[in-house]
Amino acid sequence: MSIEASAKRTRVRRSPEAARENILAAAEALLIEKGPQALKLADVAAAAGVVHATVLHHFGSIADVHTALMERMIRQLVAQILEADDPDEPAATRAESGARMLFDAFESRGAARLAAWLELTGESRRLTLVREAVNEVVANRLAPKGLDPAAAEDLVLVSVTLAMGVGLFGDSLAELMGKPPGRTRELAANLLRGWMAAFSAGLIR
Amino acid sequence: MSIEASAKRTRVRRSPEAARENILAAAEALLIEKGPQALKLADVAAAAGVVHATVLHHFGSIADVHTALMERMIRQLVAQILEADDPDEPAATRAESGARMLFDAFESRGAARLAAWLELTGESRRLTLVREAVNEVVANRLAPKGLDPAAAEDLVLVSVTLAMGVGLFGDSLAELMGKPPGRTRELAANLLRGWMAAFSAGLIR
DNA sequence: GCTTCTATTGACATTTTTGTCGGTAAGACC
DNA sequence: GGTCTTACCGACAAAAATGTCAATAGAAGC
Repeated sequence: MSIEASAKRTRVRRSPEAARENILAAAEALLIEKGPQALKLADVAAAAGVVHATVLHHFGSIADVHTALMERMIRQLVAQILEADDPDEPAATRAESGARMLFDAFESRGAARLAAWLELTGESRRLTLVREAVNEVVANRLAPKGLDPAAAEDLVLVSVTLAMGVGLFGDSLAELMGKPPGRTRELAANLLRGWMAAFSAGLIR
Repeated sequence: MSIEASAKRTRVRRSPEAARENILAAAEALLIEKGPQALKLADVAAAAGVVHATVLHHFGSIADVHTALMERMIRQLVAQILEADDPDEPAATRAESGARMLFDAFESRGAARLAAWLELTGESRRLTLVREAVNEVVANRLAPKGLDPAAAEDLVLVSVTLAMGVGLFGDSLAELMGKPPGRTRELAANLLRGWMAAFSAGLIR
């Protein structure tokens, strides 16, 4: 019943890359605000200011939007970690800041929820980008500290797994147990510190 | 085109409790085999040998089936942990077996995937059962070992979070990184051990 | 201005999934 | 055997979600 019911929308014609970027940025905002289950074709399109057929034209399917977004977020995270790395900083502080970024990305930025979604829908197998992302962090950030590459990969594997667990279930679990928000993250950080301390002290392995 | 196309099915009339149990057991098998996204009304009903309207009659909605199943699995896990607890066993072994059950439940039994599903769909808030489940484990299993209740709750919180992370992402992440399956779980167990060792040695906290 | 290319659109088709409703039959109780 | 309760069924309704397709309109090149 709107007066403008039959008004045609004025088109914006973007380059393919700009169009994809526009859509992915909108999808990321949607992910952070409402979670991955809100990444429906119609919703993503509306947030990006286009029609859902346009999204399909650029990505082929909604699943491809999901994986493209996940890859984009992985690249952002890796870039952020490498960029923020200050060789002058003491090793302990550098480890702390790396862990903080990891937790932030998976917790507040929604990466853990998107990853869980991909895992549940079986789309995670296509994320071959993960391997090179890990290699990049290991080679540029952990190996220079004199860490054995294999041990560094293990450290990344547990850290990421833990950070995803915290990002996904941390606050809900804490709330269900009557603990303050952020408590799980606190304990998880402590867990990693304790492990590294025990490792250095030769208590394990 | 089937010859028996219009054959009426012979009804089995169960008690309400038996009917619910039948449906939940079928749903659990489905969960383990295909994951939570396969827990659709029609699929659960088919697996249980009833019509989907029957499922709705007993649970009201498909979301209620999900939470009922999650609660059932939580109860099973708690019962299993308390039951298998042997006071004669050395403390270290008891901790190991508790951790093993936790990892098994969340990994192979599908609890982590269901929990993630509930988390993503916003249904996890209704799992008030969690609190009493934790209390039960703390009171009957951890406190008797002379552990401070608050510390015991913290231990449960991190352990469960970590186990969920492993159960959900462990194998996929390991595979994406070219590690053998089970590697993530191995590292996670080591992480917990190291933490406790560091704690005992006074290296942290 | 004219042509070409294709990003974008609107309308339609289809599938999947959840939920409603009136009627039917199994089994308990008398 | 008769009655009553309600677990169960079949058919239908409706919404949500993905995807197809022909037509349109920016923008660049000539």
